[in-house]
Amino acid sequence: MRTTVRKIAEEAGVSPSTVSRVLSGRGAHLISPATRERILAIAEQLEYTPNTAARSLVTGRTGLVALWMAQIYTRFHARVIQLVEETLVYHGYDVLIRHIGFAHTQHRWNIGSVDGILAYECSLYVDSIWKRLHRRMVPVVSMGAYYNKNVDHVGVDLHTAGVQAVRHLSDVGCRRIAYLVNAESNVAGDARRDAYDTVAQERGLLREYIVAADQSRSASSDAVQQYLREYGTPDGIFCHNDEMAIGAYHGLRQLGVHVPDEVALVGCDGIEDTEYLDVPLSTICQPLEEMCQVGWEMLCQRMSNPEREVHSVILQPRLLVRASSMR
Amino acid sequence: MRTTVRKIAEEAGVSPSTVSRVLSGRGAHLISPATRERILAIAEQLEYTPNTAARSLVTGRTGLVALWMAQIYTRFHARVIQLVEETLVYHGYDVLIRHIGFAHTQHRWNIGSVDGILAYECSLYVDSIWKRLHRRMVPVVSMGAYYNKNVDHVGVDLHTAGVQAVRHLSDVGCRRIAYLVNAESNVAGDARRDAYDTVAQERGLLREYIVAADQSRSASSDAVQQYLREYGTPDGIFCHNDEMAIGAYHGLRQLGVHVPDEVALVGCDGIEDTEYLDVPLSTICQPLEEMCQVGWEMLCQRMSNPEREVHSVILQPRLLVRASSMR
DNA sequence: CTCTTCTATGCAAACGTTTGCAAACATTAT
DNA sequence: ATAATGTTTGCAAACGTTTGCATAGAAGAG
Repeated sequence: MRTTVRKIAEEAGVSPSTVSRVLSGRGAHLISPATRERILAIAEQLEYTPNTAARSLVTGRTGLVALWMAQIYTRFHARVIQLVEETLVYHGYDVLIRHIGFAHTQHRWNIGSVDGILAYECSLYVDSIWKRLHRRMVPVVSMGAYYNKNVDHVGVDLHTAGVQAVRHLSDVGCRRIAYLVNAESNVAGDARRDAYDTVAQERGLLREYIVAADQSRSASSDAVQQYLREYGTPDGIFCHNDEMAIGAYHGLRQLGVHVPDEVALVGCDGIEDTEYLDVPLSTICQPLEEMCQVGWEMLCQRMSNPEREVHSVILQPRLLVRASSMR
Repeated sequence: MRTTVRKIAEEAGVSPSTVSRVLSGRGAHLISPATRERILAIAEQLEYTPNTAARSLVTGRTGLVALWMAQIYTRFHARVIQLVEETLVYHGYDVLIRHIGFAHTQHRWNIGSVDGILAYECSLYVDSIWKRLHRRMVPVVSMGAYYNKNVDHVGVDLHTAGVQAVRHLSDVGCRRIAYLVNAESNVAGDARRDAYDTVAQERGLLREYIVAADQSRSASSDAVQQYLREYGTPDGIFCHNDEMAIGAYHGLRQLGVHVPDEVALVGCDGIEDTEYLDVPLSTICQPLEEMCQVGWEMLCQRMSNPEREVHSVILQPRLLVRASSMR
């Protein structure tokens, strides 16, 4: 039987109210120092821990924030989780993690009893999702891609960065630049594909898509190898993300194709792994810390003021040129 | 204002009890089909979601399981999180994630209101920790390393696997085998170090430790390079984990040392990355899926029977020999 | 010495759900 | 028709906390 407020009250010879005021912190200043100390001492000794269910029931808040993630797979995702966890725990919240997958796995999208949701790279553009969130008045901030003008959002301008990246490939002399993408996420409006298309048109290049089955390294490696055998060798590849870039690099090596002399490579995300290949990969670095920080602040705002108008913040990533695209 | 049981009861012309029995599922069989259907329809229409705080208050259970992790850093950790999440959600639980760090960051070790804890690679051997858990009667299963005979545990026999790995290095002709480890986790009883020591003695090899500042690739790379310059080149390195092995590989490349001809390399964990280096790394594959599965089952047992005697399950990993240790 | 003001504490209701027990009703057996 | 049995529902208490309002006592003002 766990220690309760009532128990402590009896022990200290005061009422539960007084104990609650001290222990919840909300009315501690109203209580005389002597009583407060006594209560704190007893609580400590009896190893009191508040019953959060009871507390939530009356306050209406749970102290829980959900972190929704479309995928939990790469080192990049681990970093997102770690950063979010750090931020939220620092501010007194617990983090409930949910791997919700993509738009077709909607059975996973049920909202629990949380004070707010940080949705990282989730398909909130799907009407049935955000409308339900909206009806329930659940504070939610969408992070990363998949912008929806009805939901608070902090993202990264991957279009601009993508344009820079593809132009960069062109600038170092590439004339056949392919875009490596996975079959699944080839949704309309993907910023990186748009960037690729834009520059391809701007520089009068033919568009070549290398489509991998999924975002894994092996699928990317396979796709690249098959593509080269079938269509010959492009001289540059812009990759949807770093995982796929590493896969591409691997595939090229398998074929004995030199990076960057024969094929220049640029990835996206800025994960640490790209630095530890024999030929370090150029990439677009995402400002993750900043994104978490801003995401949290927006969620706070929304939680304290549900009627607030919808905001959107777009951060600037930066192109990091390494050996894989230097000539 | 969210829909409550009372509201539905009024709407359906029945008592809250009846609604509760239908909606909680616990007494649905007692209710007449007609009433049940009517209640379900109304609940659906009014988008009822139970108030978990109220429910927890009376049932005493929260539907929450905490996942404690010492680190959230690598792709390996992402995989652990993903597997645990999948298992728990499948069984109707939500996952609360907590990055608790190592033994010295005890301020993070406060137990929330959860039904149980899965502690992955956490220093539960520290008395103050597990004793508190024990007093609070919180069901907890320790996963991975750091075995404590007072706590349920599912682990991997890294000693046996480590012995196999180091013997393997010896078998392919290595006479100077070093152990690459990080300074922090050099705790007494580390299975891999013990394995290394065992085989070193068995085969009459000198023990050589390469100590990196931490588990990062860069620290490992640096440590290896400095060690080689100072003490010459061993012909085999057994690495604490794959991250460090990748760092070591990188460091050797920097020095122009060939893997595996000059130095053979074996890591530990079985992360996907090891497959995608120019020289794929030998490693010890951990049976993660199985560990999650077993961990969950043990936690279930403990949750339903707190008095149960302490169990420990040790799974067998397997040594995967790749190019980095083939001669 | 009385009246006011302030400080410290207690009372009791409320939060939304579950559940043991009792009661109402329907059904069947005698 | 009555009793016995089985099915379906309602009543009311309980879970542990918080908080608006009231009150008792202390301190200060007149």
